[in-house]
Amino acid sequence: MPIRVYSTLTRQKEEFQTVEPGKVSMYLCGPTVYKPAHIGHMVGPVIFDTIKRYLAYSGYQVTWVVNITDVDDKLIVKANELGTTVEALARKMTEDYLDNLRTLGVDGIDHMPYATQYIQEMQEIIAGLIEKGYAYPLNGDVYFECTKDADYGKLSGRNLTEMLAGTRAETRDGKHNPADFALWKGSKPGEPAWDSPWGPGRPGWHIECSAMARKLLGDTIDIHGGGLDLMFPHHENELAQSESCTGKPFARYWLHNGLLRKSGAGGKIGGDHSRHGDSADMLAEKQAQEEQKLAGSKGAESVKTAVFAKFDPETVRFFLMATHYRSPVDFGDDRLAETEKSIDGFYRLIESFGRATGKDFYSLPVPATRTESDAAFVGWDSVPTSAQVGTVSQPTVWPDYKAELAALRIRFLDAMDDDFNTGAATAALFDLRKTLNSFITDQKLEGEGRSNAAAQAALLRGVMLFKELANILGVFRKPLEKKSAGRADDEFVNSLMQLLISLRAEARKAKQFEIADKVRKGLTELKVTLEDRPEGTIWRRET
RNA sequence: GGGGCCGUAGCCAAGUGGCUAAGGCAAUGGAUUGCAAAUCCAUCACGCGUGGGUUCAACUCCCACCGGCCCCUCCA
Repeated sequence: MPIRVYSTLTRQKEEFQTVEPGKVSMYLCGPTVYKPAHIGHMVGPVIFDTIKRYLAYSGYQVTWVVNITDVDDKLIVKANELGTTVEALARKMTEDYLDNLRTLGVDGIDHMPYATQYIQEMQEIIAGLIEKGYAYPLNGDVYFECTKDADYGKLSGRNLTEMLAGTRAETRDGKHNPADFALWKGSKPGEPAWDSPWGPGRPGWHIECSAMARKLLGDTIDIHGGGLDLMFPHHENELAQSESCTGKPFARYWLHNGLLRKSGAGGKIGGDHSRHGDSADMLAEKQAQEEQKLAGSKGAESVKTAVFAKFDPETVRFFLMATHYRSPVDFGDDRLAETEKSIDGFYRLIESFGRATGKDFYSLPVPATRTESDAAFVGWDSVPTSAQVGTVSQPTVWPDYKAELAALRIRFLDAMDDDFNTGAATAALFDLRKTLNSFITDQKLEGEGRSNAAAQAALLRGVMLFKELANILGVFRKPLEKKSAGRADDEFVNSLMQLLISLRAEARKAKQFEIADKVRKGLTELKVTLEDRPEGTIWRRET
């Protein structure tokens, strides 16, 4: 099954074909680093990290670029306010951003270019656009002339003449028409500035992406991504600049992720809420919100304090994977808490697997590509591969179990092939969990079945498949910190627990259930759960 | 006003022009357990916002309406 992706440009799913066979170039618009990252900033990177993982798994060599905007009006304002330099502020906020990405397991970014390091390349594009008649200098600024670009508006579905008809042509600033946007902005005294043929200044918002994408990935990139809010004007303008400059398609596929909304609060995270057609009231309100935002008391909290302080990053990532990337998503503590509950069983499975085989799930190897994975399946007692499902005769030992594994694997991969449908893919993961649990139970792998080496091997293979698929989504890569069976940060606590458990075991042996239950109830109040298993009692802390 | 999206069980959420409308949370019954926990099995939308239309057939396509959301403003 070929990979299909939904492109904003055509508003439909298309078969994925890259410029260069076997290679994928991917560009994601990164943050303007003027304040600590909030959870909304993490969505794009997590999604595109997963996309990269899947493309790499599918055999592509992927190059992924995420830019850092380190020069911008907001940055200048904020730096002034804090009495620091734009450079220092940008560096600090970039570190915060990267730190959060690491926490969420986003590790596939190949290049993180800073806008200020590509001034030269931006100026080359601007000069080229002026030369070709797509742009004009004006009082130290340079503007892109939208009307010169025949298909301007094609990405966001806008019609330029209608747009212009809708606005009163207030070209008070001398722009040829209101839709024209700045490629280069002349600087005022005290602002960061670079020399240019049009006088000292700094780049406009959109030009950096055109320049960096071109420099690092070429004239035509395969995938261009970003939040839905960037579709217009940012991506529309990027596209217009780049294609006018090179005469080639800028990106083959435009992928836009849905925005996060604050659960129950209405409105997206980190946004303003003013409407169009501002009345005086609304302007006042808008201004008030701006002030609150600057004071740091309004808008989204940083991801660290708002999210990671309460929830494990693994939970956050799974939550993001459980819905479709193009849909808007309500985000809040209640939702995360539910995700926590729903993935609990996976950690039980992982622990159960450890008891059954004595192996550590987290250090199991995973195949790097689908081809390798196919080979692994062929090598293991003839579980059918994707091409063989339904046609190959099943082995005599646990045919149902093995057939289920193979079918679930295909279900997962088919879902990913279909525009990276991680929501449907996670459903396959849940079913896989059930299959594995059943196998452990049926084969009594935590009890007498432990001596059954063949069954153990079969379980191992199934769990490896689980790990392989989870790894594509970037989930279950490490244990939940607050909630692991039979472990505590403190050796002292461990010893106490063992003491309690052995005392209780004696009571149970003597049928003194009142005492035994008293111990368990007391522990429950301390958020500790005991599980009496045939092989012994285990304990777990609840969050 | 212009551009676009969404409305699937108590909640979250995939999906499809025609087979039993994924999965999770919650709930109920059962197996198991000294009792629990965990796990497994079963049940849980005759219907996919409302009303029309197209079609042999629509929840899936079209239209209208209701409700919610996003963008049009250097927000990921």
